Amino acid sequence: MPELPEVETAVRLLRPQLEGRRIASAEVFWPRTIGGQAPAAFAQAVVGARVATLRRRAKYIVADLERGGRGAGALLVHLRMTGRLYVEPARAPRDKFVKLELALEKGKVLRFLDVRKFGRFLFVEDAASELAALGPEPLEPQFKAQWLQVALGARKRRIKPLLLDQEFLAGMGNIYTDECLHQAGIHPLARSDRIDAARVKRLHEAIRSVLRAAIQREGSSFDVFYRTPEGQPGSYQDQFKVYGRTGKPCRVCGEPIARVVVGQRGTHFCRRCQKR
DNA sequence: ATCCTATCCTGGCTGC
DNA sequence: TGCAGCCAGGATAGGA
Repeated sequence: MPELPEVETAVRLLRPQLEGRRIASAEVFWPRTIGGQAPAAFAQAVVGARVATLRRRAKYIVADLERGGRGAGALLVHLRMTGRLYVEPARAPRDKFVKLELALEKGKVLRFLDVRKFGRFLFVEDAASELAALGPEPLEPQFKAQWLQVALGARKRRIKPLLLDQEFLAGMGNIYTDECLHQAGIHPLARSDRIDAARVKRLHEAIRSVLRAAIQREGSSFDVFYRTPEGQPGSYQDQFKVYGRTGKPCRVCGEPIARVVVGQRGTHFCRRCQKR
């Protein structure tokens, strides 16, 4: 599902197609796609605005808007489970799962396709305050092993749900959390304040290297859903060590990969490489 | 403070 | 071949 690498890939591919473009009109086909206000009010807020910058924060795609060169709020898009965002000619046939579209200039249209309808569009006056509660970005320089050590020690939660908590650390999802814990040799049920310093350091390195490698491969596509905005599947799923490999041999030690449920999430790990 | 459950959704899969 | 029932999962709300 779209996690940090998939959202980052989407932003990179969409940026040249959206920055500088004006939103000519908005059509909402599934009203609940709009969060926080009625579709008509949303349309009024974004139509006529220009996309100044397109960026990512956690798993949000953020389009900072402007009118007449001045800031005019922001459009936040969360893809959730099955959301896909792409630009195509307005005359291209509209997929039946398209929930919303924004007409751009030059006959192009930004379409939001979302089979399971969990994705959300949000117009906000102040993006910074809306996103203020999110944890640090793992690929920014401010995310340091020392910070992680202190932050883990300050909590007493099981490590996997903690890493999934967007207010603790931004952008991690079910797949990359399993992969990172495996690479770091940490059991998903380990209590955050009882992980030794060496493993915390490995976890910090794993988070950065796994996310970077996944971005390099344009994310993961393990079912029919995730595609880049250009319609291409990512290829990081070929690198999975544990996710979706239940019963298959660990690529490190050969032990069959175990699957348990932690915090309502399917969790994959190696009982030999990741001792409690 | 932390954990657990339900909710939102539907295509795809399993089992009969 | 058909169909009922289950599953996946990001975020959030409410209760324990």
